[in-house]
Amino acid sequence: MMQTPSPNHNRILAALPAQEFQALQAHLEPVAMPLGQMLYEPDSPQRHAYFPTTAIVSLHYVTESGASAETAGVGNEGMVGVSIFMGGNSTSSSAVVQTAGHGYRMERGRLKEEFSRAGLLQSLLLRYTQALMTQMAQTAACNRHHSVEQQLCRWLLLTMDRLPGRELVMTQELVASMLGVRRESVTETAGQLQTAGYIRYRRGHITVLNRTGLERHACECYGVVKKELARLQNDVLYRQS
Amino acid sequence: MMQTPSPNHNRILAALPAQEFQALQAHLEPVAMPLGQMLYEPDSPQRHAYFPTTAIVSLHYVTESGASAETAGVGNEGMVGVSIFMGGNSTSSSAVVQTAGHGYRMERGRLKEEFSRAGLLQSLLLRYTQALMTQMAQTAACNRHHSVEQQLCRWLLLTMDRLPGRELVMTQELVASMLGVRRESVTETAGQLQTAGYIRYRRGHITVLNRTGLERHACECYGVVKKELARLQNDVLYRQS
DNA sequence: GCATTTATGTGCGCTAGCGCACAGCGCGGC
DNA sequence: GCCGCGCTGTGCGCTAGCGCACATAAATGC
Repeated sequence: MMQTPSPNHNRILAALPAQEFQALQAHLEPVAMPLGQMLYEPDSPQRHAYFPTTAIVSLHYVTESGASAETAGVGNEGMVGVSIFMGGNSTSSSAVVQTAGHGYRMERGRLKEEFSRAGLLQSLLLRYTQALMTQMAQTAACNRHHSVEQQLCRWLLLTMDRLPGRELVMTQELVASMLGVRRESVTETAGQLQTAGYIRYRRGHITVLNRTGLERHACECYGVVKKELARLQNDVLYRQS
Repeated sequence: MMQTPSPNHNRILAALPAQEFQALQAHLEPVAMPLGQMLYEPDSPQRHAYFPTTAIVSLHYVTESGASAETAGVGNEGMVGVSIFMGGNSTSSSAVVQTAGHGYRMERGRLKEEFSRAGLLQSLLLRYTQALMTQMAQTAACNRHHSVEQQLCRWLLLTMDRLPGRELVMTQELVASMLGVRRESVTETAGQLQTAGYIRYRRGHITVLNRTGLERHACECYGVVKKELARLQNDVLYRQS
């Protein structure tokens, strides 16, 4: 884990005008986010919001029987803890660091205050929250109708989009728990993707060799989520109407 | 379809203090919401928000291959069109009337204006939006891990909670498209539930005879969503902090 | 360099749910 | 009151993905 990156590696923070950004900076505390760290437990009060810079966080739900499924992922495009300003202060999902890295956190009360100023930050946060909803809705449909192969491709692409390089540090076991499928299903599917030359992997590392190939095998969900994230982020400066 | 019910049959509107409610009323237009009406098409601008009183609306996504799945339902506890104030103005899902009834609608611009007053309405809308997210996240996990029987029970219960009586006017074909499963799977499962004495049905009508029985066969998802809806609605008057 | 831990590979039987085909029957319209 | 459309019932073969049981191999610590 290297040097802490600057706050404006987070795209929400980076989208703020200089002045607003400066004001906020005093309240942003840099944090290391190690693999597996649980930021929120289900139904527990959320005391900080997190703005990842290099880390990736997974929002996921664990069923009573112990099965789990990711409902959305958050990287430097977003923020973890929307329920703080949405008003619930907790969620039934948990938030876990899926890829180690860094981020910044802000105290709950401070965020609510900043949010209530109704400035650009509020706009950005609300829009991002909508993008999060798109991800969840898409995940629901995807879980219903698409094959493990399609979903694995989708998930790899979405995750790679949040990382600088081409390599992902992640065991198949962990990937399986994200997708909510068996580890063996991931092994088998990843094997096929490797044979096809789209990825290469070794114990705990996955490297993407051919994005286009993955895109062809991914379901539409990848495109929908990506497009929606882009739309909601680019629009914000122009169309305040 | 009977007489239009008053706006305060919608629980968001009803939660407003008299004064705020009065002010809003001028901008609420009563509308009939017939079965099958499409309120929003995917990716199209949403010109009105809808506050159902007796109708139920289904938010659902249709895949490229034509398969569909509900991601959340909206009855008189909520509102359709959150993307208006969230800032996106459209979603990748569509909104369709699933149970005929009435509601009120408000023009997009007006809603944005009212939202930006940062009063109780804003609070209520944001909290409701969070409840919607809970529903979507839960649907995602449910689609992954629970059986058609569990899901049908969950869905019946959630739908009944939004209706006055014990009867639901709905074909199995339609139920199937909500759950994103085959019509035949619904026929079979409903048959079992009828044999068990939990429901009775005839062509296009389903009557719940034994809620407790359904609850026993439903997955946890029903309880989670219901509890979260209640929590976010009851809290609002007390804990503004 | 060896032992231990942890990740990955593979095989197999099993089941839920799908896709398709078609039979029957209820209800609304005329 | 009866016709026909559109629900509902049923059967059957098929497949994706599961659960379980091991075998093997790669990193890690000492």
